[in-house]
Amino acid sequence: MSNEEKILSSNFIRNIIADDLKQNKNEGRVHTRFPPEPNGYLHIGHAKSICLNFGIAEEHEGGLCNLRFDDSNPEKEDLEYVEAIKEDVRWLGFDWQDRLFFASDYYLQLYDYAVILIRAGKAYVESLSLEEIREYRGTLTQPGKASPDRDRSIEENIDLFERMRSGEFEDGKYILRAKIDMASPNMNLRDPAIYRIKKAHHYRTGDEWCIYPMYDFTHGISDALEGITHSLCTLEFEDHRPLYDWFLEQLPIPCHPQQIEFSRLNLSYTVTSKRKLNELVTGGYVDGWDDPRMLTIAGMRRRGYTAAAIRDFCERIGVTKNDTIIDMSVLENCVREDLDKTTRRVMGVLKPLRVVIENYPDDQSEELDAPYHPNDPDMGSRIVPFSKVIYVEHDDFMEEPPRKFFRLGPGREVRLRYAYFITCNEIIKDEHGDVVELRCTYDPETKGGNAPDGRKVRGTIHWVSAEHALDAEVRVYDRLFNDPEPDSNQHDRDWKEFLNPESIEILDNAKLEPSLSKAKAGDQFQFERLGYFNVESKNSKAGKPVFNRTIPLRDSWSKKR
RNA sequence: UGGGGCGUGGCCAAGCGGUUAAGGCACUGGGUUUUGAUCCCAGCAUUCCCAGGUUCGAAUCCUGGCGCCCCAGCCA
Repeated sequence: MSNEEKILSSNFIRNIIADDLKQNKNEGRVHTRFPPEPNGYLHIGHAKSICLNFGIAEEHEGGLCNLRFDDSNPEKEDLEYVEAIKEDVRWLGFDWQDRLFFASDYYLQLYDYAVILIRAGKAYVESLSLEEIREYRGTLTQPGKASPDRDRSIEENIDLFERMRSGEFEDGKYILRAKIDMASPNMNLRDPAIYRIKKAHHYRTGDEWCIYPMYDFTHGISDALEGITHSLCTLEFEDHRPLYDWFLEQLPIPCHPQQIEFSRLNLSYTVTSKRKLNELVTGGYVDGWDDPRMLTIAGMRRRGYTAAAIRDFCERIGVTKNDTIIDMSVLENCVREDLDKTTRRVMGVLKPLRVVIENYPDDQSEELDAPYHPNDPDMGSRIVPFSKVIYVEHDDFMEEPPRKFFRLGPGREVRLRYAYFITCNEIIKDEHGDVVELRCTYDPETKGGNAPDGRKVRGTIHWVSAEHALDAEVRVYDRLFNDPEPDSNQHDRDWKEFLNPESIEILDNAKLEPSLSKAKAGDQFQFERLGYFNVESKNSKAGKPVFNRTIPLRDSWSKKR
């Protein structure tokens, strides 16, 4: 049989598509699209949409998924975002092949469709001001009233619309509105704007246009032009579906995709909104869109989260219309699960404590062979040098250890991983009373980590030979927010007040085993007993690499205390 | 007393009139272990927002409540 055919959990969208296929709807085609606006970087919520849209296409024979940039607002969009988004989608493992589209490529067609609407008496040029339009629109409980321009003649509408396009009017002077129903209980149907004047430079069409179509008008038509069968979007567009359908019903387009809405992703202890992430970036709260603490795709990549882990996560959380907050531990579990099986184990000491092994010969050192993965011999092994002076983790020593502490303490014996048993004999402190060095003895009979007399030790700790150590900087990250729901409307404080001031800790004096000197940017490792780390792509220098802690190991000890 | 949605364990989620109400995360206990990791095994909803009703039988159908989310951009 073929390799692991993954059993996919059913969800309401998969069920709808399965039914459609059963009825041979759309001639059996399945064609989706991922339609980002290039106004920021993609985040974990977009990953859900990407996995859904591209995933559904992949699940069906002949299924296709387009990448389409929904760029109808020149003031917010930029080529930088287009490039970043393409990279992110590719990195996640998806391929749009030759189907890269831009709504801005449809501007002329969109304009022609607007003219068709006007000629059919279904759209008119509005001269009311923004404020007046708001007034005329009514409220949630009161119907709106007709604008005086609602009955403008078709000829006049055509003339005005052409002049809007030619640049005759200033921004805001006119808009083109669909003529639907000012009394509709659905606000979106109260004659929504479909074109506005914006004398702005567009990152793709330049100054060719000074009027730009609105989302509702653009999106459905773009879907239809591309032959999309299922147009998946988030719940806030549910109220827009009647409008989506209305445009396609009015226009001579022989394709009417089905819009299906699902709930957007919320994760505890973070924010998943492009607007808020943008605010963190521009406000200098983080180090750019790819800050490893950000749940942007670029940030997660830099942090060391893998595409496979993110895809797995998106499958595990499911797709529904429920308003939910996924526990961050689900994502973290996916990351650990993937890294556990793919990553080499090495030793590194984050907060070094010097240990002198008094009975070890002064000028001796030996090379110990240590496997890269205890459960996967195929990963091979590397040489780890051992010598008289080593570093151990400061946290692995306690002067007055509690009863269940298995590590180093006065008079205690522990195993140095893959090396020897050592016993702590003496503690050396500085003038502040801080422990700065340990004097230990080793048992030469325990080489490799086993005592011939059958004696057991409870603790095994990691270490690095001082003279062979590679100096490194390690960046340890924690959650970006202290509150599980920083942007909850239950709070009366601004969401940024919940930023965790300790979300990054820079350890400038880490000591790593020498095999790591060959590590390249992006390489990932497990530092035994600590967690998973990768070589930071931006700040590493030759001879002084920077490592990001992707995620710590699960730690039932710290939980117990 | 506008409209549109949603409500299954701590967090997700399958379930589509007959199942002991899947599964994952979290948590708890036990086993293996030279990472207090991984792995393994076990436990974790007499009940599906509430109340009525239909039915031999309801998380699934009906009625009525309650709670939460979204909508009054010339943003998407």
